[in-house]
Amino acid sequence: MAGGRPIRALNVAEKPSVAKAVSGILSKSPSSGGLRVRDGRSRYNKIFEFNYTIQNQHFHMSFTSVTGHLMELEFEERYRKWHSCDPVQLYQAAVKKYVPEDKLDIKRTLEEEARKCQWLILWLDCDREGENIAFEVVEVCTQANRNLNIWRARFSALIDREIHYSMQHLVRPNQLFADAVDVRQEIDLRIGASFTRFQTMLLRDAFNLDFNTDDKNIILSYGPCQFPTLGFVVERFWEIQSHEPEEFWTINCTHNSEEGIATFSWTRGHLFDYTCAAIIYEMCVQEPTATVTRVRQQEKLKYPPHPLSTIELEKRASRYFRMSSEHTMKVAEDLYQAGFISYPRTETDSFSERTNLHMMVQEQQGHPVWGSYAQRLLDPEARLWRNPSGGGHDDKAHPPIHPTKFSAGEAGWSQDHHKLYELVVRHFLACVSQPAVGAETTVDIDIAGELFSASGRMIIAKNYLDIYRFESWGGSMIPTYNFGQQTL
DNA sequence: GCAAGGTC
Repeated sequence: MAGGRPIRALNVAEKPSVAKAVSGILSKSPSSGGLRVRDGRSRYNKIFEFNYTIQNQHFHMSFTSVTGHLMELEFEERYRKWHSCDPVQLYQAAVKKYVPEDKLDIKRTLEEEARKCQWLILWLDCDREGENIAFEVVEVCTQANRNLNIWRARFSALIDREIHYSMQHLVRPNQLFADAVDVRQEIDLRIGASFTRFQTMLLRDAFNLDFNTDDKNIILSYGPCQFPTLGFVVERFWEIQSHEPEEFWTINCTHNSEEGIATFSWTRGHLFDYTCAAIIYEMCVQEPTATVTRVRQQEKLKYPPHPLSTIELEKRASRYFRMSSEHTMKVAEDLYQAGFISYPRTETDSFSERTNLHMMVQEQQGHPVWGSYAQRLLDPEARLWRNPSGGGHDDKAHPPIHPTKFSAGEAGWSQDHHKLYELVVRHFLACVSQPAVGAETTVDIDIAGELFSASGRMIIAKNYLDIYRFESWGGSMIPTYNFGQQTL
């Protein structure tokens, strides 16, 4: 039995939608007294209220949010003007963190609520930026109430099981992750501001350029993102510029038999010297008997992809659906916030040992299209299951992107929501499947001392390719050949 | 007039 006077706790999420989703999940039980909503100082950041019990202790929960970072880093006033100092001074100039004008209403809400509470529970995203925002929230709240007991909830998916688990297993926030972001911010600011001022002014004078167009000054900005990007653009430009087309020659031969046509390619590839190629070609025509010198048969495996990280999701959505990375992440964010997939921003591409992969597959068994494949995966007789191989990356914050809730499609989904959810599910099912098996035959022949070869492939077992319709394994058949066989 | 990260 739970007892004692309820503790008042202030919960803070990184964005309004997460505050709403988590409150909704935590207030589902009858003992919550229902979910109440009231306004805070900020129009967008509502405050949700409900009762909850953590390890026999009653809580009165208030749940609100910020909208990303609360604070910004800026130079002190006297360094703000471009000509106020030599740009090099910006590496020593004092900087300060402050809450900008448009975030003051959120700050006031936090202060007012913090005064009424004994606990502060931080529900910021579980990545470095989230940890840093957590400490911004801590700073504002402890200014208003020195006695707060401060906790961190760790979660990767907005699903009931995980949210209740994180509430029952609160940890302390990690100062080191937050410090790493402080350093990043300071470096970006100092280098960005100093180099932008320096090179804009230098190049304007050096090339005597008119930097005024449409009443706007052109800025040659410098930062750690656009500068490598400029490098890629220049590198590609140079590559295209330096390409010189060159003629080349190659010899191919085909063999028609009752079983079909086989095309043999020259093992020399191609030659840039016309005379050489012509002489060899003449030799082959003069003495056209082909002798089979080797027939090699081997089993080949084609492995399913690693578990899905953000970059891979973006690359594959682009390749398979022609979706831009930006749009992919927007759609993925929607699916995540509605609880259908796990947190979509992760570098992790291997599942932890503790993950219950079978349960995730079970969820998909009822799907009209891929449900039967999920059933086959779980049937030991089918021997389709394989523990997923990892790609060796782990951001220590989130699992690979995977489905967290079954759906056969929702009313509010666009075509792209359907496509992306399908990609995440099919990719996940592919990861826990056996590789495809093929039989490959390579035939080498000799004509007048020149070597040619042809190969064909037959797929013996499609395995993961049955579910991962985005990939195929081109197989072409070639006729049967035997060692020593000769033909014209 | 400058960066980059969060989010709306």
